Amino acid sequence: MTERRRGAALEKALLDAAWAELTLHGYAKFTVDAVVKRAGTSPPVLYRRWSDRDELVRAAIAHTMKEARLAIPDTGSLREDVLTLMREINSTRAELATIVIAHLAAHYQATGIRPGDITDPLVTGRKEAVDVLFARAVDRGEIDPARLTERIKSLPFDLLRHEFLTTFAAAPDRALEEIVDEIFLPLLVGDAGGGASAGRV
Amino acid sequence: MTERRRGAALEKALLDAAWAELTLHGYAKFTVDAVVKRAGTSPPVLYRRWSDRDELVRAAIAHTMKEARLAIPDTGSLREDVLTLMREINSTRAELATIVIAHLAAHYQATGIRPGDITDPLVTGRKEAVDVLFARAVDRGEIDPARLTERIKSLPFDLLRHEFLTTFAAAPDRALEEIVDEIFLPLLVGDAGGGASAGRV
DNA sequence: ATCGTAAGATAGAGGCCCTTTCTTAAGGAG
DNA sequence: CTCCTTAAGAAAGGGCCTCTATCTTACGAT
Repeated sequence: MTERRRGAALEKALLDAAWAELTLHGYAKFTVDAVVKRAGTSPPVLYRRWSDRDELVRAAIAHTMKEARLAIPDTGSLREDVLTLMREINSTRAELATIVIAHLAAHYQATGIRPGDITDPLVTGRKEAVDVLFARAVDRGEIDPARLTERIKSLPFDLLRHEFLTTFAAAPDRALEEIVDEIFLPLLVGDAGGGASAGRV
Repeated sequence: MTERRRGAALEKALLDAAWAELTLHGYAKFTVDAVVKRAGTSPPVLYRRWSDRDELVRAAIAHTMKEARLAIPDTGSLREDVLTLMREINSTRAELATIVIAHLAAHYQATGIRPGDITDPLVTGRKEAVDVLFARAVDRGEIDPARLTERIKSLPFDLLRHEFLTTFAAAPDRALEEIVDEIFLPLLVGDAGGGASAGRV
């Protein structure tokens, strides 16, 4: 150990190491010892900060989420706003979703914590900010606010999350477009039976 | 041990014990030793059948799935068929989904197996059989087959699965009705903006 | 009755989680 | 500059869990 790190720098090194181990070997094979070795430190250093393996995992997840905040797009059309946001989410969140669900599902009986309890950061980082997309679309006269139920608002992101949770990977772009053009937009802006071209904004 | 079980009876006792431990304590706290004790046997008996903890988990999942096959409803209307099936799935599959996702997500990096690879048994047991619901609706003239994309066919079950995977529990019946009346049926049979009453078949 | 096989019992090795103890480096105060 | 405090780094070890080896015993078939 050539140089001792202290405080926040050391903590970041530990969390980055933990994340690397989670993504490389998966939740099942994640070991505290591997994190310690990767971070070039010793066990008490880690346990001074997190009481056990699970708390370390949760801290690594939270740390990674914080480092990957999403911007809210403003493209001038609802379709493009939603697709852009979905593409952003798609390119950064599949891995995170896999690890989060692995941890929460394994501990649900003990903790009662569900993905839905943290689902906003899982997908978008800010629910209120997504509402901005819809407000803008209403202002532009693109959609009728009467059609805008909570379930429909969350629909594209629910389906994207479903993709993550059933494939553990980013979805093909074609799938994002199907979700928006075949399901989401027809529900909001047109005769639902029109198909993709009628649904195009 | 007053009476020795042999063969299939012993194997069923082991698998039932494994399932009981998974549902009671969750995937994270599941131990082979607890299964052995619950089944009233010894470790080599278990390891003669399954090479390790993970294989035992998978066998318990498969055993439980086999014991909970779903019937395909035939109510005379698509709405009732889909709702009935969703209610059946809802009442029997949330727990199974939680355990399956816990195992698969934790091992994804090592195995590459995703829920989608076994998603049919997870939800319905038989994809072709669900297609029968839609064929009947087309025969009855309820829906236009041109509207019936693969993604729309799977939509209610995808959204139900999404409920399971974000709550680890059965969904409220209200949610099932919202999925069908607010999203699924408007896409298939009417002007999507009509709301629940217009969507009712 | 005997024989073969699987069930049941038990001890133990290795790995992992977590804790205790000790040494050492680094930062801050005087 | 020195001294003190605190956290980092090192290492040993206990307990639990997974899994294996070994032995005894029960049960079914012949």
